Amino acid sequence: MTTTIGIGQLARRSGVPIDTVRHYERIGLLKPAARLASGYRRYGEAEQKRLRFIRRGKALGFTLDEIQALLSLGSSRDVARVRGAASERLADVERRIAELTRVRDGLRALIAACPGHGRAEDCPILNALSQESEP
Amino acid sequence: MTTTIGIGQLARRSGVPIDTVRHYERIGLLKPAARLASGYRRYGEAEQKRLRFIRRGKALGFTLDEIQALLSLGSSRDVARVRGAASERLADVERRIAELTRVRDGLRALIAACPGHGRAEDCPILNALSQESEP
DNA sequence: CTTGACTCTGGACTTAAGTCCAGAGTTTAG
DNA sequence: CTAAACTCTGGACTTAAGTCCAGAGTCAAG
Repeated sequence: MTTTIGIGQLARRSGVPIDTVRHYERIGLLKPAARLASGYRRYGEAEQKRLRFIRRGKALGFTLDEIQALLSLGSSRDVARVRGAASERLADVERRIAELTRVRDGLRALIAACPGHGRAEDCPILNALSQESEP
Repeated sequence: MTTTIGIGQLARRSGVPIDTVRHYERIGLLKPAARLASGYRRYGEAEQKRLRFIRRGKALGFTLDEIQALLSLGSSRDVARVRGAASERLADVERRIAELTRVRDGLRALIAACPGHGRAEDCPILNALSQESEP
């Protein structure tokens, strides 16, 4: 049988605060945990993975709803739907990368053009801030 | 003299809801607007630009606090500080792009490997969801 | 057994960023 | 002038994602 751990250890191992683990259970992002006779929650490998998955997703800017959607794919029987959902996610990510790349290029150009000293009127960054072009 | 417009027109032109414009004023992201004798707010070119800047920033995932920081650079006298702040922003953006690029590549690989039909056990997307590697 | 660490619950509180509202006054097109 | 459209204020409400708390019970080391 697999070892199970308490909520404190789960929290430490997965990098998610205890309160947040309970919160995720409350909102249904995690299944109700198994309990000891005392009422203490017990967790196995599966929920550790799930929690780490959630943490990674959040770090990437997905909302909990989006993460839940991703996770629920795992229980889908319909492989085509899974693939479609993954494609939508991909399109999202690509759009965000494109936007950020534009910003990055803009910032790079400004920084490169700014002498880093002298009069404010000569600073291209300040000038750009006061009149940007449309996105 | 420049034409000035009311809050409704400002909202339409800058793509920000009226209530949100007032909200921005309440929280200090916009300066208190000029007023007519009636109390109606009046806006000029400058605040239209500012609002559009804010909208763009939000679209890129910056918080209002970050946007305010960016905007306040415009009133900074210290060109070196402006340059430094812009560099920090750039580093941020680059980090986010790198993260998203990893996700994109992962998703692409999964989608490419998924046949889009057949048994769930053969779907690499579902398999990846149940056991991801660490970020 | 005792002590310190851990866990339980339900609910209140927080932050960010709005969004909505009522009731009153203002502007403008016809 | 009248009606429709616009704007004002202050405050209440919303959503997302936690975060904190009190008071009570439980577990583990010595």
